[in-house]
Amino acid sequence: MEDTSESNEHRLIAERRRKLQDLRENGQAFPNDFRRDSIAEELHAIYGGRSIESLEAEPISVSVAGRLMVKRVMGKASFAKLQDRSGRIQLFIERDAIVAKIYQEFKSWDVGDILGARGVLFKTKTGELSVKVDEIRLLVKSLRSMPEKWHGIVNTELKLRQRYLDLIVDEGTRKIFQVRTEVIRLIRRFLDTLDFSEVETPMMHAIPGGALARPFETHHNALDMKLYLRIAPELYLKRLLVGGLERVYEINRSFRNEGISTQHNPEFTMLELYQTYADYEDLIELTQTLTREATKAIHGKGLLEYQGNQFDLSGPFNVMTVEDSLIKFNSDLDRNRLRDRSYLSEICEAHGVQYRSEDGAGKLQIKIFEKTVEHQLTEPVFITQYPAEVSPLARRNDDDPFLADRFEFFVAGREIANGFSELNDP
RNA sequence: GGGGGUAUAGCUCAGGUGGUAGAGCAUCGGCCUUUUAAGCCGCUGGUCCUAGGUUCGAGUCCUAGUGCCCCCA
Repeated sequence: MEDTSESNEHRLIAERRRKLQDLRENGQAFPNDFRRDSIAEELHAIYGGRSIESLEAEPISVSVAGRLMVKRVMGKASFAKLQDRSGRIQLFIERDAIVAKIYQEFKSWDVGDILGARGVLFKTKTGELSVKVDEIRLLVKSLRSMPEKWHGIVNTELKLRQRYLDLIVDEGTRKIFQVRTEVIRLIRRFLDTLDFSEVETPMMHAIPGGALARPFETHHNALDMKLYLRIAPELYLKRLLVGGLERVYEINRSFRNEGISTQHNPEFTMLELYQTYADYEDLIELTQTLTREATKAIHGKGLLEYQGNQFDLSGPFNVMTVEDSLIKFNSDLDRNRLRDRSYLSEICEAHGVQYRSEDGAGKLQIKIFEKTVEHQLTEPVFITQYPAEVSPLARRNDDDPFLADRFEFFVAGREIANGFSELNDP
């Protein structure tokens, strides 16, 4: 992928290396003494509303820095746009307002380079807040050309493998990172108020447990011992409850050595939390509150837009049992035979669902649920009362031993959360 | 695992019926003092994914392989 050998190096990169060589010969090619005092979004927020006249009457000097994303040279004057972590700010560079030699050099700089500039705020005739530059410097030379400005990165694989590039050119991707940060911050704050302790538990396990998945293997040399990357933090978190912490959570990676796709990463982050003197209904309440508060804090309202659809996450959300949901989305099913294994196996056949001879009624129920119900659960909903057969660590329902006291939370046809009352009888 | 699609300039893409490869962006040279995918003129730039095959002749047709995308189990 990386092709840096001199003979094969493309002429575009060679051209930029030549420019870099010039920089080296004429002084410091990678200065680190430039300091800025403003970022783009701040400037737009504070001064975006000012009139052309008021900016003229009271000149505001600023220094900004960022990656050069747009460059339009028009003879004796040019426009450029710098992108920093907050957004973009336009520069207006007049040849006769800066050192003539610098203007010549500016014309050779490339989109992708990182610049620093000082000047005075003004507005263009179209009303765009810009910096009229009186000093500008090249801080970092970019050697590779940026992705096409109009289309960005189209190839999904490149997009995901070269995140740093996608972050440069796709504002949506940048936004996702920012929202992720904010969500995690909010989760921590929320759980803090409930007096949970955030902990970190071992990631290398002698026996991988807490879930059903194939683990990654590794080896500890000093102990000469095979270890596994954890597939879930569950077992260690529970031990902390035994130790008396009572309320703990962990936000961290787990590793599963299975299929890989844009939806399934072999290493993924999840939140697990454990609370004593509570059951799955308390967890439903907690999940609901957390979802509502996080959505409100980030979007300023309970509504969330995702893939073109609006979701109301202000709650309270519907609660439905697995069996009720099966009936709701399969009007032809006979409620009285939902635990009849031979009946369920016929339904599986009818829907082309594969099953094994050792699968019991509970397992078949869930297979039918996954095939016919799950993708239709677009509105937020808690599905409860899972068959005990598919809920190995969950406590059985006191009144109905076929069921476990467990729930899963669905939005947009996808499972968002899974929780249950723990087995507490060893 | 099964089915479908796709692979052409650095990037994004065109290339009826087979006849020596094109555009936009970027690069390079020139012009341009309010641009918004800036504009105008000019020049560069290609192992048409790989390997076979059919043909006088293959980017195009056939076979196999590989990468990627989508759908299904």
